[in-house]
Amino acid sequence: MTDFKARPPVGIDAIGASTEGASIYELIRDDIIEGRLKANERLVVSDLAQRHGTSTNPVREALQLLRGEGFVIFAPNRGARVRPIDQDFVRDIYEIGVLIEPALTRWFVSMATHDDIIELERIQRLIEENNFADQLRHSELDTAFHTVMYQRHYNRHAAELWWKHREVLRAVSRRFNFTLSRRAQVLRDHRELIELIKAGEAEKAAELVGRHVEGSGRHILEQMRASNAARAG
Amino acid sequence: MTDFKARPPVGIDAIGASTEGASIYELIRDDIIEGRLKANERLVVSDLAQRHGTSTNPVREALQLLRGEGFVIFAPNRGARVRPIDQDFVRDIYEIGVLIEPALTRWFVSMATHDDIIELERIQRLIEENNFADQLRHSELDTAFHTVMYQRHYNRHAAELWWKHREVLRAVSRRFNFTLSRRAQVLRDHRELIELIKAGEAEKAAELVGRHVEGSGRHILEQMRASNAARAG
DNA sequence: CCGCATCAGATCATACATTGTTTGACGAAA
DNA sequence: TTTCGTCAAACAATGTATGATCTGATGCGG
Repeated sequence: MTDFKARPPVGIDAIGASTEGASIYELIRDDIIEGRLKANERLVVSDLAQRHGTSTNPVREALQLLRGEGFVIFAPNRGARVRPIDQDFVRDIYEIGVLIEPALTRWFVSMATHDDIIELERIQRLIEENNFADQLRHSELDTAFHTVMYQRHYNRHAAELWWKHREVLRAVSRRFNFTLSRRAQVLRDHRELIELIKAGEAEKAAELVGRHVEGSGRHILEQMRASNAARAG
Repeated sequence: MTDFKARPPVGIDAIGASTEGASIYELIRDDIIEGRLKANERLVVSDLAQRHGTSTNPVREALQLLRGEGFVIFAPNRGARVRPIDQDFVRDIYEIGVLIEPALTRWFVSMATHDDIIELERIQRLIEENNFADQLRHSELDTAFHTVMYQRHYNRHAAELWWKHREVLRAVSRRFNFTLSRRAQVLRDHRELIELIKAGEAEKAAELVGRHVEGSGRHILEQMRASNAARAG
């Protein structure tokens, strides 16, 4: 069986170099996305260097890279801080997804091959088998599902943007559980989506994906809100 | 009179630090966007350091930042290259604009104040006075026009994305002249847009902006094509 | 065509200089 | 006593310099 790793799918590589094991960049980035580094936390170069057993030089470069990607904020002469991945951030991201993914979908429907359908159905079967038992696995399968649809899109920029956003949302949602209603909705959406793709209904598929992404975003936001309320209360 | 500088408008600052004169980052970035550094050209760290009279460290950091922003591509152990700002790149960018700007506009229409209208009309007057005589000035005014609409949007991420793309398109289009028909269209669009905003017609305004951006993108692409054909022919 | 020496340049490690920020002690004023 | 401004020391960002290592590219002889 294919493994669904959490890495840029073929043809999607925003940076231009990934390869090697765990670069400083990836380590810091994951720490941010996963929440191990807290919002607005100061990123002191020498500390990071020591913690990861490197010199300061690679750390400084990694931070600049993260700055360019928007995960880190710099203040002149005051160094870097973790960009808060808060509700606003998540909302911003998923709203952009609502705008972009339907367009990606529309194109995919017009280009989908028989093999694509087979693949989507295969993944969907795995999703249903797993049935959210292993949430991490669900997340990977779900990502794989959408990747099949977007990875060949001619607009590389849009596809990369989608992937970047996807990674953030995935990491955030990993902290939460799917509600029962959301589970049902996800399965329904996917099944309906496959049918629409088969039927070549590009416009309807696009609309459905828009609603799907919207629902997914709202779901995560609700969870964040609930979690924050619980912490505060 | 206010000056319309080509810098992030209030509240739009993708990076987190701008300030000082011309950082290495800005110099290299402009060289790329303006085409002084050619597509796929190798960016040798030591050369750049020497050319700009710095050590290698700041250069490497600038390159990483540019990598994060997508202007530079890294190959492991082979260093950096200029990401080609070619027709595909421009198309990708403006297509995303077609998706995002209408959404930004829709919100603006629902939030526009009387002062906003005044400001838009003032800028539009300046645009018409200038009437494309000074293209650079037109570009700045046009950017200012749209900035008024987008700068207060709650989705900072989307606004930053717009600004980043805008800068690229501006730089590319600076190489070309507006065709007469495009000039007329731009003026028409702006005038109609102001009317729609006044009337609170969010949906129609959004559609118009979509067409406006689409037209602008196509216009640039046509110019690039023509220019390439001329060079090849 | 293949294998190998050679070379340019990336990447990383140190060490250090300079400069701006932060902090907390100290003392004057209210 | 409390409040506030000043100031120095600690801290850390930023830039410079230099050397070690390793990779990929190039050109040559087999």
